[in-house]
Amino acid sequence: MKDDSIKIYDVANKANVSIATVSRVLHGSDKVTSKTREKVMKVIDELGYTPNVFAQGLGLKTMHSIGILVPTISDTYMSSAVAFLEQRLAGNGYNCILSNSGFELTGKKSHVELLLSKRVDALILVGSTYAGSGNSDEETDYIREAARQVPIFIINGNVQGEGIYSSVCDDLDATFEATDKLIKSGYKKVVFLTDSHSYSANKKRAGYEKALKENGITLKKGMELDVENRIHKVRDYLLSRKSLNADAFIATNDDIALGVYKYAMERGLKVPEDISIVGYNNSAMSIACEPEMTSIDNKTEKICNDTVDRMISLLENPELEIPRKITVKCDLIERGSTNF
Amino acid sequence: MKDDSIKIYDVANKANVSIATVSRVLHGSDKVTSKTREKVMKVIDELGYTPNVFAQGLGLKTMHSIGILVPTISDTYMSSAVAFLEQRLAGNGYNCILSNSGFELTGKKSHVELLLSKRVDALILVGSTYAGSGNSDEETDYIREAARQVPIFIINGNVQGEGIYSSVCDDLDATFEATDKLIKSGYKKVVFLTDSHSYSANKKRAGYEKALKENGITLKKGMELDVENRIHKVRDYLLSRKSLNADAFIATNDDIALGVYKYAMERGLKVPEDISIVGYNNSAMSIACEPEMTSIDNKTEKICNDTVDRMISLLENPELEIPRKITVKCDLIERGSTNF
DNA sequence: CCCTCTTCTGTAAGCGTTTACATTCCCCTG
DNA sequence: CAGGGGAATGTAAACGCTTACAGAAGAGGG
Repeated sequence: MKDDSIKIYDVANKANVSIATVSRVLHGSDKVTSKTREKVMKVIDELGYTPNVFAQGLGLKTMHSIGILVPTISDTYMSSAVAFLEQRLAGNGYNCILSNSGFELTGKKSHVELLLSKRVDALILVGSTYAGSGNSDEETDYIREAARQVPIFIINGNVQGEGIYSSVCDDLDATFEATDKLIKSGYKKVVFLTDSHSYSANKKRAGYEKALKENGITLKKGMELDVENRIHKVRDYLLSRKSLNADAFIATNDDIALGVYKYAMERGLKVPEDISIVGYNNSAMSIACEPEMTSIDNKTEKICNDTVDRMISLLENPELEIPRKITVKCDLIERGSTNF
Repeated sequence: MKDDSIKIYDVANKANVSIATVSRVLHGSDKVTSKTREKVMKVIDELGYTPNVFAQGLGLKTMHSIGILVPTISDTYMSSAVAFLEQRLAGNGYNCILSNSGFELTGKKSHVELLLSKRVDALILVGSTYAGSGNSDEETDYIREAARQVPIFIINGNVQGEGIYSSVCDDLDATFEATDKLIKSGYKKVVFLTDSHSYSANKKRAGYEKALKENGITLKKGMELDVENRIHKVRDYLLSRKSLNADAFIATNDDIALGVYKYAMERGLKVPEDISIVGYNNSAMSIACEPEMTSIDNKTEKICNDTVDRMISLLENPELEIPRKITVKCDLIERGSTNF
């Protein structure tokens, strides 16, 4: 709004050097006498000079900003991921342009385009990538397309391609272990609940099915249920099912799992005596209920930090080879909702 | 990364017009024949031209971006606010630079500076403003200082000054009503729980005290408690207090209120038979517990939308007078945790 | 003390737009 | 059909920085 109007010229003048020298000082170039450097620094300080990012952007072709795309920030998992990402990025001098794309493909596409038009240095896509789950080539395509412009980092999603990097947690393993543990503890009917067919959700499902198989249980109808991600919707849906004599539930997020609590309450079932419940994400939700919920910690912080670190290395040194994909192991956090 | 290298020149050449004309088309100037406009549009489309925002920024002195500062995005209230803000802003062609400042003043200051250096068009500060609560002139100062550069919009905070606008909900009223209702329903000892001395928190406290006063109750020690905003911390703190024979609690957010549930559970108190609980924010947390929580809906969506709308009017027309402060009424959402 | 080599500093040409101002083009009017 | 006026278009100067390249200043050797 108000123009500070202190430009590099003013600094140069007052310090009796050329603007080139000021610029060099600003960028920590080593071809400046320490004496000149100090002189310039002092003037910069006195004048309160801040370089104009637009002009810098024109010259450097970057503004050191990263686009973060989430389907919805008001989801506890997404918002914590964004928090971790932002923090790490800020620590490295990058700022975040946030975009709430929604779950629709068209929305995502247009938001990606918008971010690219802002000339971000890289894009981070958090969750909800259907691509790679085999049923949306269109999603794969637009991501690949975008990756021709800037490197893309996907968190808990998976798209292969030039310039595309991903960080995932080992959902399959985690779900396998949890399911296996339930079965081995004597549970007869473990039901799997999900609200999406995203890459992560599919891996979780695979882990669940693997556990059934290895324990000689055949998957029957009604053991894998598609629900809506709203506590009460889940409850109502479960209540509506006639013969749901499940004794354990494993859900792809904590909100869904909370729906099971509500269902249990309604049916008069005790947790964990009558039914056990395992949630996912180990979010704040998991300790809101009573008994507190056993949940799978998918290591959001670690994944986010690793992602940012790899990204920074790549940006600072494009020649560098960085791992295309990293996988982090989840933790099963045992609380009162299970009776292992 | 990869340079598209399609610039306005290319468009101009191919369309046989000057770059000025292309620029005019781009900005919807009316001084262009519709024929020329179409011709240019067509070429822009064919070439897939996207203007370089840095160059545009240099010329226009804006990149149409808004800085959003939150103390922590991983709080349900903050993240939902950011979601609403982002959505509304994106709908108006602005993008958001997000900054997680933490609660410390120094952090906030440096983040604000960073955002300003990015030449944002305006700043939105969400919650956690201690300024105006009388105990931090330093905070008032740096906000006023920043407001000399760009307009600042504060959500649920209050700082007066040139270029500073705020949107708040009527916390005092809401807390007054809830407390009053509890007292009138026969509760003898209503305890107020807070984790901060922010502007909002202070208003809530004032509403609580007003209700006590109007009902002829004198505020005694132990009726207003400062707690840490972590479910288990709240529980432990309450458990540690010897003679806390409260029969109702009113908390400044839902997480704190959940701590009361945990405390009740531990003490064997039934909700709402033995104690009533009122939360704040009407967040997802409020329906996670059992019985579900009565909570005060502070109208985040409305406040955010109003804020963005006022901001846009101001930015598009700086002469325009927009209200300095708007106040929105809260709703008391009654659920099972109270026995009014 | 002069010359060479190295290191530091300055000059000026971009970077890709916007936009004030100049110019051209049309369409009327007389 | 000349001339005037207004609308459409073009020209070129910003915008504020980075950086290749040129030039100056020191250091060191003969």
